[in-house]
Amino acid sequence: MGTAKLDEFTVRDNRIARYAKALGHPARVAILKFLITKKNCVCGDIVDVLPLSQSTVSQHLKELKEVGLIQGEIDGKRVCYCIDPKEWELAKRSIADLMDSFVTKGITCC
Amino acid sequence: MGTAKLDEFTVRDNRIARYAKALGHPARVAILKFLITKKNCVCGDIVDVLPLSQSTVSQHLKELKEVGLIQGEIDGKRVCYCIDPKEWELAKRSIADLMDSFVTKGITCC
DNA sequence: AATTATCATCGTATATTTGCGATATTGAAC
DNA sequence: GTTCAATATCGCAAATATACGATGATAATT
Repeated sequence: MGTAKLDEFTVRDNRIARYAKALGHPARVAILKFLITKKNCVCGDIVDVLPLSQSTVSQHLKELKEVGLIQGEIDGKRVCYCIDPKEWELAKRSIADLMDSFVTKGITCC
Repeated sequence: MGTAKLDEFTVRDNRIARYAKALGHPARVAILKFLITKKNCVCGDIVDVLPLSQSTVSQHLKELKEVGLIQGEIDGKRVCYCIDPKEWELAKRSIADLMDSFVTKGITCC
């Protein structure tokens, strides 16, 4: 128990869920927003902006990297993060497909 | 510890995170998809479709109801669930705003 | 070579999520 | 009123997530 039964669902549903989960914490949302506004991909400046410790931020960055939404390149002693355009596009479309598939027909419920 | 520091982030970022978190499990994605395709808002049929027990499905429904994405109306001994159009629209726009705010400028990283 | 700066990882504590069976609850059917 | 069917809720166990300080690794600086 305690383990999500991921195998039992479709690849598509899992993909949506995986991306959504990555967006499911305000710190990660803030990190992504920051990476978007700063054209040049900054690194540890993220730590300065967030109300979290360096290790916690690093943890969030790791998660974002694992789902593929961001990339991290080593640049000297710094690490340079940025959005991964392809993966971002895929995430965007996966979630948008779901959200757009609902259209109101005036009927609220039952 | 172990508690997310939600107060430290903006209302907007928290809103995005809250909606995204609700979509962050394939079972909930599947439930939402099911509610979208079935125009008439079915109830316990959801249990038959998912590979989860009744109590677990009920739990997921509760979470979706708590973020507001779905409504549940009691209809006799059954309960009738459906998408909440207004909240859905808000969620859709909140997430889309974030996702659309990134535009590639050809530059991959650094 | 020693020091410093930047970042990742480890270990740990706590909280939350996921899942299920068992047990309410409530309306329908008899 | 008793039984049945549909849901919700409770209580539990296991897995994950969140957060932080301490430590490790590595490159730049001195």
